[in-house]
Amino acid sequence: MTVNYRDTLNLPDTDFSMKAGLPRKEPEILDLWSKTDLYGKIRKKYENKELFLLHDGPPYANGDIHLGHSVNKILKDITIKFKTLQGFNAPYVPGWDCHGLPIELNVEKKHGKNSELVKNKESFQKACKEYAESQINNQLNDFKRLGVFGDWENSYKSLDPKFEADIVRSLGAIFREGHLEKGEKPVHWCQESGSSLAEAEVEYIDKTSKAIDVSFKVDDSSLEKVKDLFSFKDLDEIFFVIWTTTPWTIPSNVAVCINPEFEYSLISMQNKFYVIAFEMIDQCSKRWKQKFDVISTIKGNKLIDIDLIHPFLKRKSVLLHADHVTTETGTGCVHTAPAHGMDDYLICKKNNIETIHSLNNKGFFKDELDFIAGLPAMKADPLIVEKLQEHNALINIEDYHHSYPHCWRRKTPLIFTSTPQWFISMDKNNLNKDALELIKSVNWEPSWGLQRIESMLTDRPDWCISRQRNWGVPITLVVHKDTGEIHPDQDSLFEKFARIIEKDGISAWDTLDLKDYIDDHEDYIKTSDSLDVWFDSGVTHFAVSAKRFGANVVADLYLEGSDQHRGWFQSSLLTSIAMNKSVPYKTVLTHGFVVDEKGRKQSKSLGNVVSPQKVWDSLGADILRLWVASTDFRSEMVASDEILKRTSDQYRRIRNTFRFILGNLSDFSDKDKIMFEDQVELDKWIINEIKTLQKEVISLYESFSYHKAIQKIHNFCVNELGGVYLDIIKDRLYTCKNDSLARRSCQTSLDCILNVLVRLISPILSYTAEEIWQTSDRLNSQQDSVFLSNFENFEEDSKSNINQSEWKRIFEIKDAVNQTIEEMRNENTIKGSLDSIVDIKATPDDMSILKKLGEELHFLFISSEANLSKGKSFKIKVNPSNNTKCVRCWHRCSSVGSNKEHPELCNRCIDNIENDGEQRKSV
RNA sequence: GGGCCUGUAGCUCAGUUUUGGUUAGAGCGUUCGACUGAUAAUCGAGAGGUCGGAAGUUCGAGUCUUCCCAGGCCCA
Repeated sequence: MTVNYRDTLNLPDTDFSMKAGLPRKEPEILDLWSKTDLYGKIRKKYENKELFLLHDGPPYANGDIHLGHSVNKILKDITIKFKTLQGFNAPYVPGWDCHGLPIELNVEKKHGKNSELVKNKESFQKACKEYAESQINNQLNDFKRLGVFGDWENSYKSLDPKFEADIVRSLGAIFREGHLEKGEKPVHWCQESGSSLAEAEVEYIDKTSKAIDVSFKVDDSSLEKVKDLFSFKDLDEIFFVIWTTTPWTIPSNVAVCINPEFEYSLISMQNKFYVIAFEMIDQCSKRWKQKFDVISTIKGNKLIDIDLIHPFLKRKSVLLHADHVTTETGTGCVHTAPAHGMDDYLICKKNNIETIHSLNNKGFFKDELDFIAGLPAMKADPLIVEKLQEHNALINIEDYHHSYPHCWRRKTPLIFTSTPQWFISMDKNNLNKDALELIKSVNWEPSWGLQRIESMLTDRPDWCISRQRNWGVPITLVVHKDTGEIHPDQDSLFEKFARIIEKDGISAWDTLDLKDYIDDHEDYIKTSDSLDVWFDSGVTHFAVSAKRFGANVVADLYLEGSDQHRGWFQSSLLTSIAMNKSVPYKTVLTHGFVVDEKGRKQSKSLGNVVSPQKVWDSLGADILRLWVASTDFRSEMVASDEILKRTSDQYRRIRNTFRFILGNLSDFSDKDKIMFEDQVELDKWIINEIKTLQKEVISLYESFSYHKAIQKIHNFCVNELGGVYLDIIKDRLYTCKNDSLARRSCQTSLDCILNVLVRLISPILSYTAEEIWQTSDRLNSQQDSVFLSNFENFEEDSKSNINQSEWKRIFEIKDAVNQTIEEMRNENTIKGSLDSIVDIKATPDDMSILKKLGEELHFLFISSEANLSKGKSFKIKVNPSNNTKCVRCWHRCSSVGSNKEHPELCNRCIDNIENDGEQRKSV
């Protein structure tokens, strides 16, 4: 019977379990962080250090968080934690965007679109606020669950009265700098309720309209030119024909659009001459039930500088070129009334053509047109048709069935009509020009971000900041009731209104009385529009960053999805430049969107949505964090069950590496540390390797290459540690005397590895890093948390007898030996590597390197013996050992059986359990 | 339809710019083997790629050019 020598070994011992159980453990760690106010402690520790400001882009306060939110928050958290570890004061103030239509719609849905609560503006605003706050609370808990550190108790919310007041102040500053401008824009208008509607409140329902074909005569001033172009002289009049389903918009016509890319034909019909698109000839012929001759055809781009005449008003109608003209239906010539169509509005604005308003601000025809004066828009249709007939301008009329916008409340048809709006002008005070210049000073990551925002800025229209909504910050302008002119004291009024709103919230704007602010209050009214919500979040650089971190602060980093080039990156940029002529950020980093394994976007209808809640409940938030970190976020990020499975595999390897290290440091403390110069050569090698690793990984974190950082860490665990170092040192760890230099030397290295690695993984695997930290007294005696520590600061390398490039060659030889051992195994000559004797014939160069390992060479190969001899070429031979296996160290050794006390042990083991213990220098 | 971006082993990523140059790398998974003192772990070895497709430039293309396909973001 063998003596139980197992008890004489130093086997690993740790509470750090192999099975992670993250879904159970993470909430406990979360609790620890919260109870110990870790975030507060971090802030205190770094309060006087250099600021690194990552300014949070606010998510919208509606709905559960999805994977995209998780990606964004985790990337921010990794960045913040890394910067903190580097020694920066890197606070994180999370925020929420709280006003706007989606919240209004949800509240309306909840309480009923026509309920008293919804109809009353004040109670509606109150309900919206409560709804938003409940959503924030919900999202906040989920964000925390991701392991994101931040000032959750003092987050910013655009519904805070203080924030709302700062929005007003921002608008005031932009007004002062001369960027504000009054304009107009067509919107959906419900005549019955007398209000405008957002696209989301519009329902498309089938409707029958009157579709008419109307002729517009070419003005005498242009007639000769048109005749020339079509090479046909024998006529007195030419007409362009338009087709429309809204006859009532004809009085507002100011132009006819054609597509410069299309061919246009001059046709004759009943001795009159008309121009329509060549492609539409068949369709028109059928619709009009007429046959006509095509005289000639020319390209649209030749028809320049031509005036037409309105069919029944004494007004010119200009022929314009526009891309939006299609050949789906109609004539290829499009009736254009900028007051009643978005395309119309834009093309007229581009060509500096004035808008004609035939309707008053309630949607009724003005008195100017006596035959329809006072009629609501659509009621005028038959009268206008009649008028066109009188003027011989009506070519055809028919019923037309189509899907038409209706009011979602009343189910009545809507009209599209121009209403006054406020704009931030792009060129009135050079805002666009300044923006295009200043974006060059920002570091865009990836670099194509610059090009992207540049092209978006280049062709962007003025920013319409007016919304005819109830849940939003009011545009606190006081305008003359007749002229619409802004009050002369407006500049100072902004601050007065801001103070009221700061005190009583946005509802105060509706209740305040102008007589308390201005003397000539009888001639002035308050604007009823609210601000575009993009303005709210756009001014967080002022309402949050400047207020909390100083007036001149410029955020170091904005980090959002690539859609924000049009959204928040731009709204922040424009407001910042409009207010201060400076950019709000130094670096803008973007990430892609989450897609499924086939590269398609995640959507409910496709059923390919990965829920973050499910992931942290089943696998753990650290797995989610690891997935985020190991994916290249600059392009689309693929999430699927398989990928998360692979991510868990990767996690387990890292976790088990720590488990091994922790287990083998259970009896190690500071007094056992070995000075570098006294360490075993192999242990020096790994220290140099871990130093290099730290340097490289930090540099990867610094360039936001988190996937490369974690890959490097993982590969280090697999290759340098698992495949080489840990495997080799097991012999010393387990079999050497527990406080011998041979063992303490590698424990010193393990201790160093532990300290470096736990810090390197902590920005990504935050929960696990904390669990490791709390498990190890070696670690938690330094600081209360890994997040209160800093990266290890290494001093200059001391000299080693074997340098890193020599080690590289040594491990190449080890690889070759492994292959040879593998061949022996396949031949069934040996089973394990400890059954073997390795004979190496080495070239002089290799000889000089391998000699440095001396008698300890076989420990490198984990073989029982290794012999070195000179050879012409490099050659490896592996033979089975005939010696008896030592039951303690498992090496086959001729000394086994020579000792009477311990007949089953080799001399080395006897030395280690009975005497001073063996000496090791190299391996 | 337009602007920008992505496409390399089953999966996640290197390699593409500065410099076009031997058989395109790593890790995971998979297969086979070992160990049973990291054990639902660990160690060793193997298989696996017409680099999205086509054409072109070149002595030579994953890398440069053009077109096409699939997908993403933002617009229309």
